[in-house]
Amino acid sequence: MLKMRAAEDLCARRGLRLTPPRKRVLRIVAASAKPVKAYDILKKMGRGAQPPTVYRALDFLLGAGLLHKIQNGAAFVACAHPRREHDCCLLICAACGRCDESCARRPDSALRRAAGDAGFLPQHLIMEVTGLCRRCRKNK
Amino acid sequence: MLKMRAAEDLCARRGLRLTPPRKRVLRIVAASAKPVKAYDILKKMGRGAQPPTVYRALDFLLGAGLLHKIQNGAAFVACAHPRREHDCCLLICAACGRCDESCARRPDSALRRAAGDAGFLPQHLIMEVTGLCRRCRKNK
DNA sequence: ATGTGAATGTTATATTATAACACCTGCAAA
DNA sequence: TTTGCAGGTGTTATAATATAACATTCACAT
Repeated sequence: MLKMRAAEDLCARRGLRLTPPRKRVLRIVAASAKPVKAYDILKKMGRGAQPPTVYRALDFLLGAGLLHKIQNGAAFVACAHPRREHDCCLLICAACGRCDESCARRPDSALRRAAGDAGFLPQHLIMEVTGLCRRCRKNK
Repeated sequence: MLKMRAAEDLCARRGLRLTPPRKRVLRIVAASAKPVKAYDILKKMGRGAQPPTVYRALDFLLGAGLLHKIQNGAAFVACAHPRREHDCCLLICAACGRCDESCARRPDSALRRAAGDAGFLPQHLIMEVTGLCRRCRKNK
């Protein structure tokens, strides 16, 4: 469970501005037992908040490494171990919708843990690496 | 590059029906150098095709293992090596949008290849495992 | 020929995300 | 001081992605 205090410290150390709307969004995500969707956050924001407010805050929090985005269903979970860089494997239960996090320096160990750890029964695996292909590195 | 012939054989062997709309969708995806979005497929379908037609065909083709869905941007690529079961790592270029496929039995080797292989410079890594958590397995 | 289930067509709508522009606020350079 | 500027926010509108619901058709076994 992410502590707001840890998030504040992390932003302060990096010169990132954890502004009021950003903090509100982080609180909402961190307080949820399950991944939260953008429009669920929007509802909980009140005060006639609009989608861009939520999406901007989410972009910031993802960039700061304070959240993870679940691609398979477009929801967000607070990162249990915020760090600048870390590969992360999310274990998403198809039945209850809860989501655990399994981190490791080497991706393969994360995936092996995913398979055997915690009694989790894997059904569908997503691995995507975004980056620059050889051609685009040359053309840079 | 996926051959239509291979897809037809595969469906025949498994008793799956590669019907005309499904075949048209597969053709469109297989013919593209880059991942294709659902509504791009829709445009290329002509004849006043509607979204459900495309999405149903995509669901079928994904289930048959003939396509991959790119979660990060919601697009689709034809699978280069259609098999019943296989973990797959997609290498998506952030610059040109092209997508290569790196398959392996053991996920970790796929990821290691992703990092070093083909001159690809990884920037963002997504790993998601969907399945049943321990609690839900017990409650099954 | 006919019932059945799978697939498709069709209309409408839900869900997720972004574009575009106005305004504000803190802060640094002139 | 004030002037400019960049980052952040508010606001309106709309784009892009996906599904619900129901009618219809088709292949095929009985």
